[in-house]
Amino acid sequence: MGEAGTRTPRERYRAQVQEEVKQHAWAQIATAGASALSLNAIAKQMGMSGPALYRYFANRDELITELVKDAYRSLADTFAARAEAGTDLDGLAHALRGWALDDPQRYFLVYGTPVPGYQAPEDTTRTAGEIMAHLLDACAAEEPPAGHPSAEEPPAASRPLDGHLDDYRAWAGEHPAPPSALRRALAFWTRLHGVLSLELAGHFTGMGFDPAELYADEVRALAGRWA
Amino acid sequence: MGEAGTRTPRERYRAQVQEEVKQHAWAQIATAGASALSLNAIAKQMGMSGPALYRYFANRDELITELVKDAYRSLADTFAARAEAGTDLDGLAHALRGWALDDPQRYFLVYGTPVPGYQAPEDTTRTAGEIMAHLLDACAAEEPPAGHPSAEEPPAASRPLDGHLDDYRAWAGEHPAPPSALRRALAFWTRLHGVLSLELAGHFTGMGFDPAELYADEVRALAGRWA
DNA sequence: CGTGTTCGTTAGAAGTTATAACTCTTCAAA
DNA sequence: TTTGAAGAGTTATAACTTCTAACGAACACG
Repeated sequence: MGEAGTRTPRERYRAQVQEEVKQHAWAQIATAGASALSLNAIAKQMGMSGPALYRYFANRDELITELVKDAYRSLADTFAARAEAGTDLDGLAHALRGWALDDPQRYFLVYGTPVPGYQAPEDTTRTAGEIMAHLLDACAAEEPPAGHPSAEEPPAASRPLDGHLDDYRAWAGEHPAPPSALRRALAFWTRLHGVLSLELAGHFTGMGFDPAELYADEVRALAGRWA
Repeated sequence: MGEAGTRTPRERYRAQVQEEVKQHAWAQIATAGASALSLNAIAKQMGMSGPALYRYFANRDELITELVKDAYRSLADTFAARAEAGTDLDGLAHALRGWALDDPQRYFLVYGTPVPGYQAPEDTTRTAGEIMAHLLDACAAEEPPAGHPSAEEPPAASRPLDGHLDDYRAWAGEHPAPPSALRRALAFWTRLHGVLSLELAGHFTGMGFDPAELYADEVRALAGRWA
């Protein structure tokens, strides 16, 4: 095998410790949120004293940034794996919800409340492009039934956004998809995020309906087919 | 006027100080996020020393909770004011976006990343019901054009969620609205939140389209009319 | 005009991030 | 194999934070 892994035993050990730190960090975030993440507590859990962790992460923000990057990568990988088994919007939607429910705080680390000053590293924007590319692939492959009376796609001339999307196709790295696919991908993203984030934040609790059904409804509407 | 205001001068002063504290808190949150809110810094800004603020708020969480309650109330009032001028979904959507853009961090305090342990106070759930009631009013009043070919409402029999909504109408305090209105209100909420939260979080930056257009498109789709 | 509630203070405990300086291990090259 | 440099982990410390406790001073009210 190509030695893509770590070379020297030092780097090997270093990567291993970093991974363990991140593991504990995820556990903390899952139970108390990202704002409550404590380097000191992690160090104590690992049996070493506070400042030792600064050998591995420059500061708290760098650790969190690394977690954000991992979260993005995790979603991209999930989409990639699902795309292997055929590019369908349904599958992508299902994969997205599964990924989100698997660790809500990980979802919020990507799509949740932003810190005003914080600028996402170049790395994540590239991964975000990957994610969007999978989505665009699926949208381009699955053209909705055109003449269906209950299809939700409006007549082409009446969508003001399409012109914009056509002009600025910098979108997702010059992905070769028609404007309609861009529009649908955007709707997929925003609508499913809308349902998902409200569900994960607990805004549906006590309302007496199944969020999964609402999610499925939105997926059906996006696919242009109603049951 | 009914003396709904504070009675004694002590209570008057107390309320005034509390209001000033919240003012500074909002300023801090707007520039650095809620997690960076510092009671000490607020006290210093107000010219008094740290622990003085504990006369007015039991702890940091209580201050934040108060801000959350105020944010909910602010949105409910915004909706109420807009409803005075006629109950239309378009107006409500516009009011929502204006309210959100006016102070993004206030929006995220309501609809952003939740703290795992945190339980919203009874007060906010009631205000949330108020907000939903305005939405339901508008949805019930504005029945979409039925036979329109590009209407997005699917045939009644094929919407699995409606049954649920009909069973559990605990939703929004027994609001007298038909299931279709409930369904539309839910879509209004989730879809506009989807676009809005992604916009406010900066996920559209660099994509080269106008979020306002995307938002308007979603509003049009919800109203069942395409330009 | 007392008198008691309330406000603001300082002191301090316990926690956090982060830096500096020092020791000890470990690795690698001569 | 020996030796020396790089890296890991340690303590000490500074500068924060939230929050409690005890004290003094101001103020409203009977």
